[in-house]
Amino acid sequence: MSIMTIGRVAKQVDISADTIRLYERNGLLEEPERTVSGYRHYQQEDIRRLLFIKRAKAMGFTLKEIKELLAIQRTSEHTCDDVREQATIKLENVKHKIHELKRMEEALQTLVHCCEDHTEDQQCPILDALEQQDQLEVKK
Amino acid sequence: MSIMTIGRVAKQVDISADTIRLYERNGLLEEPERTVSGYRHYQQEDIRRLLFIKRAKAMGFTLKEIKELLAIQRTSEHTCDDVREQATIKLENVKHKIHELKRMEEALQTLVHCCEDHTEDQQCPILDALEQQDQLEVKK
DNA sequence: CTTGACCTTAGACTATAGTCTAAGGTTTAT
DNA sequence: ATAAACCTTAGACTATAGTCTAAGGTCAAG
Repeated sequence: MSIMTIGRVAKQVDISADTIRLYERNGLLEEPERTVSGYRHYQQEDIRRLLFIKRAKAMGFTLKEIKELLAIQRTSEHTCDDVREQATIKLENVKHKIHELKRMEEALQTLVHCCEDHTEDQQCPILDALEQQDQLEVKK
Repeated sequence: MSIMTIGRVAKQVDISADTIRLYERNGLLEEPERTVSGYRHYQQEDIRRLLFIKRAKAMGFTLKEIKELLAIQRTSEHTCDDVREQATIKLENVKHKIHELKRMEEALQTLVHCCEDHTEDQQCPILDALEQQDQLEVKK
């Protein structure tokens, strides 16, 4: 046969065949072509999509959000203005996440350092390390 | 009364009372003191913890991971080496997320720009914008 | 002193994102 | 040609993270 069956794709991207079918049902992946016997037959494009989904999930996006991110490229139904608008919204979202993560990064770095030059009863509190930012967050 | 009841805390941090009780059951929040009648009675520390949980969730951490992050500060049971080790592990995790998000940011920025100076049949593909990195990701 | 807004618990219910099973058809290798 | 390793569907099952309901107790205001 030597076509890209679901099992081979699953192995290649390290996502179970069940999950790949789920993504198809949920509209994250287009329905692939089928062989005469009904086997799904994938293209290189599908591999890329699956890797994208995997990474986006690790970044904390829901399947629904990932579907929206992937939809931005389907420009046949969208005007360029739509695409720019959607991309801008998602971009703000991503920038906010980066900002929050950088605060977390700083807090953790503080923890690592505070433990390096520790004094007897220092508490290394992650909450304290983040408190300044919490206040800003609440105000906004 | 004028104590910090669950409802007041819920309103202040915009997390439902049910969810706050859930976090307590799951060990993300310590069991608060109770009034004689059994009402939960919160401290400022709990507010900070809840805001931390909320932000960490938005960053894509699971409750289990957040519990681990919060546990880093409970230094009474951990040596300074434990804390530094845990913080370092989480720090790597956070750095990786930031890295991935920056790639997503670039891809979205590319989409916004590609639409600004669009030519007739340009596809603005988010997958293409990320492909270079995808390749690197696959290799590693 | 009662009405409404709050609190308590336990347990049922929901959505999301899978994962597993059953019953059957296909492909590959020996 | 038959066993192992795939594939198909439908539907059941799981974990996570809530959300809702019921039945009852408490608190503050008029």
